[in-house]
Amino acid sequence: MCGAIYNVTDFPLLEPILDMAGYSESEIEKVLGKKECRPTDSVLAMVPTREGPRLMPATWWLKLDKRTLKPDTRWATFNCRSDHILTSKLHTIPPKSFRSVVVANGFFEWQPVYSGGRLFTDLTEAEQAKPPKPIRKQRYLVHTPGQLMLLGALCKHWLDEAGEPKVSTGIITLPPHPRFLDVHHKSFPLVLKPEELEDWLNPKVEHSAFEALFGVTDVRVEVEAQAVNDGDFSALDTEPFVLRPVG
DNA sequence: CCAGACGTTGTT
DNA sequence: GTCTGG
DNA sequence: CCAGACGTTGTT
DNA sequence: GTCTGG
Repeated sequence: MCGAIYNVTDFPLLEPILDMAGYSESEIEKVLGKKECRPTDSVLAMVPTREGPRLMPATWWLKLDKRTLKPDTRWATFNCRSDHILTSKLHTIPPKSFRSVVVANGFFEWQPVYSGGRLFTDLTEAEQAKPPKPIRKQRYLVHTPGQLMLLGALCKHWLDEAGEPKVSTGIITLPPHPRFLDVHHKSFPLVLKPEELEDWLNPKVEHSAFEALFGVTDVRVEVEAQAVNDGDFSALDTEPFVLRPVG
C-alpha cells in the first residue's frame, strides 16, 4: 500500500511558511525537493508536540534503529495495519507511537496486469488467493483532486546524539476497499477529514476513540484513481475512477 | 526462567 | 518496555 | 512498496 | 532471479 507518496512540492507558500517556522534550507529541501517520496524518505507530516500539532519533515519508516536513527529495515514499518494499532507492541515500546497525519498531494500504486490483460477481479477465486506474476504494472495516482490528502498515520519521537528531535512515521492501512481491488487488493489507507484532525492530533485522546475508523472499508472522503505515466505523472488517456463515500 | 521478537506486502 | 515461545 | 544492483583490487 | 537501498 502506498508504494510512493505524491509530495506537495508545488503547494503555494509552503516553503516560506516552513522557512518562517524556523526550518533550515536543507530541512525544507529534504521534504519539498522531491515530487515522489519512497519509504525511508522524508515526508511532510503533522505531528503532536508539547506545543501542539506541528507540520514537519518525518522519516517515512516508523521503526528506527535507536542508536543510528536510521530506518530499521528488518521490519516493514512504512505501513501500520489498523487492526494492530490497539494491540501491537511496536506501538507501546519506547518511543511509543502517537497519531499523526502525512500531508500529500496523493499516493501512487502499481496496478498488476495479469496475462490476457486481466485485472485482479478478473482472476478466478483460486488465482486471487495466490495471484500469478503480473505481466506488467501500471502506475496509478490516487488523490483528492484540488485538495491535500490527509493520510492517517502513527509517528514516533526520537532524540539524536545532539539532542535534536527527529520524527518517524508510518501510514495506517485499512482492509481493502471493494472498488479498489483492481489497483491494490490488500489494503487501503485511512484518509482523514479536516474536521477530524483536532481530535486525531490530540495525544490526550486515546487510540481506542478511533476504533470505529479502523475497520471501515467504505471510503469516507471522495478519492480519484487515475492511470498515469511513470515519467511526469501525467494522466493516461483512460477514464479515472472515483471512490465516493456512501450516503 | 531467558531469548527473541517487535512488520507488511506480495509471492511459486 | 513487554509479550511470546521454548 | 519499487528501482536498481548484482564485483574486486588498488588507489589520491 | 533475488537481494539491497531508499
